[in-house]
This record gives sequence, structure tokens and C-alpha cells, in this order.
Amino acid sequence: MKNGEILAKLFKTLADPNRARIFDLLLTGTHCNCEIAAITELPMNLISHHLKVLSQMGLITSHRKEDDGRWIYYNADEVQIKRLQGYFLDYFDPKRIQERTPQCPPRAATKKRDEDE
Amino acid sequence: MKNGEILAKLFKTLADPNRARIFDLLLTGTHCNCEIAAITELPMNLISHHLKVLSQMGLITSHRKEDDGRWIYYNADEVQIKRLQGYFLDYFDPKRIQERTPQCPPRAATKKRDEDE
DNA sequence: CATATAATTCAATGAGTATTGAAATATATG
DNA sequence: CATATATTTCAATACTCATTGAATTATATG
Repeated sequence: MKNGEILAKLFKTLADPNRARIFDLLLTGTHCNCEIAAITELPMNLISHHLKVLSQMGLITSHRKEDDGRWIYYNADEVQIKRLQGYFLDYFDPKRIQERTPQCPPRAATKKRDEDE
Repeated sequence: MKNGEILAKLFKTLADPNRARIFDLLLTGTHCNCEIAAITELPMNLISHHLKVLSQMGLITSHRKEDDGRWIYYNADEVQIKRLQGYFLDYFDPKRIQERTPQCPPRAATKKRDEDE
């Protein structure tokens, strides 16, 4: 998958406000679904859905609590976030902006006027 | 509007492939609608729609050609792009990730077991 | 003023996806 | 094994928004 495609997927992933908020929360540290539910007041099945999407994007990872497997802990994936940040900065870079004179109107159209005078 | 909300809007704006492509094109320099149409093979009214969304996000600006007002030139807004890039870096920053012990299971639940043994 | 070019606006359609409610799974405990 | 907790999965609905086609606006020119 090309960087551009990965970025498109990243934008799509973070375009949803609830999902962005959940990710924002995980950036501040590990949380389980029920904690996220308590903070955001969203239903757990909806949170579960968003966590899955974030996970498929590679933004977060998860593991069951060792001594009590009922809880699943979610946390931001630092390595992947660094990589994606790099892709974004390469794309969304003011330095990329170039000077350019539009080719419109086309030569054929302007030529006529230029010569007629 | 908070930075988080602005970013969500930015992601939404760039989440559409056609719109991202048009923005990408404008990063390479000023273009008019008809040039974008020639390059992307998209209908001009659709391009017009996407340009409007990009414009409302503040990513691009536009002005009519001085000596022939039929053409409207679109170009990336360097100042705004720099600002948005700043918001992104503040939000999507691996350094923000903190150590955290989930408060789940709650004290009341674990307390019982701790004391019973 | 009539015609042509560039671009936008508007209303309608369609596709993708967030959300909801109900049912199922995984783990722990008495 | 039965019950409780945490979480997920599934099917159905609702909503947003990209896309399409037709009509409209703005500018230029004969």
C-alpha cells in the first residue's frame, strides 16, 4: 500500500469525532472499554466498533488484563504513530507549494487575440 | 472552535480521495477548474463542490484571472496550511503517550478479593 | 444583444458508515 | 454448572455526503 493510500485511510479513520476522541483519550494512556464509556458516555458496543477501526488502522493495540481476563486494555501504538506522522508531514508540507502559471486559457484561445491586435 | 474539532474537520476534508487529489494538485501550484478537470477527468461541477469544501476548510484560496474573468485560479493557502500542521503536530504526537494504570477493575471490586485472602 | 466559455448552484439519487438494540462470547467466581 | 462482568458481534436503521444531471450565473466577444 502506497503512502498516499495509507494517509487516505488514516484521514478516514480520524474523521469521525467520536473515534478521534477515543484515540485522543488513548494517547493519554491505557484505558479499558468501560473507562472510555464512563468518560465519553457512549455505549460500549459503539466504542468497541471504533476501537476495532482504530486497531485496523494500526493506531492502537490491546491485550487482556493478565490476572483478570475480563478486561481488555487498549493503548496507543507509539511506533506506528511515529510512522504515520512522518507520512503526514511529507504530504501536508507548506514547502511543497510551487509557483505555477496556469495553462488556462490555452494557447489556441489567447493566440487569436494576441495576433489580431 | 477547539483545535481537536478543527482537526476532525481537517481529516474529514482530506478523507475523500478525489478531494485529497485535488488538494495535492494545488500544492504543486495554481490551477483553474478546467485544468483540474483535464487532469483528474472529473466533472467540473463535482470539482467545484470539492474546491468549495477545501476553501471552507481554509486550505485554498481563489481569485478570478485579472485580464479575463472567466477563469478562476485556485491555490494552496500556505499560511493556513502551516497553522493546521501545527495543530496536527500537537495532537498526533508520540510524546503525548503517557504511562497509565487503568482504574478498571474499580477499587470496590478488587478490594474484596484483596481482603478476603 | 446574442453567443460562447468557465464555473457554480440546485435538487435528486445512491453508497458508505455511524449508530442502535439484541444476542453471543470470554472470563471469573460461588 | 449457574450467575455476573466486560466486551464483542450481528442485523437493522438512520444519516451523512459524494456524485449526477439540469439549470443558472459571470465574463468575454462579435
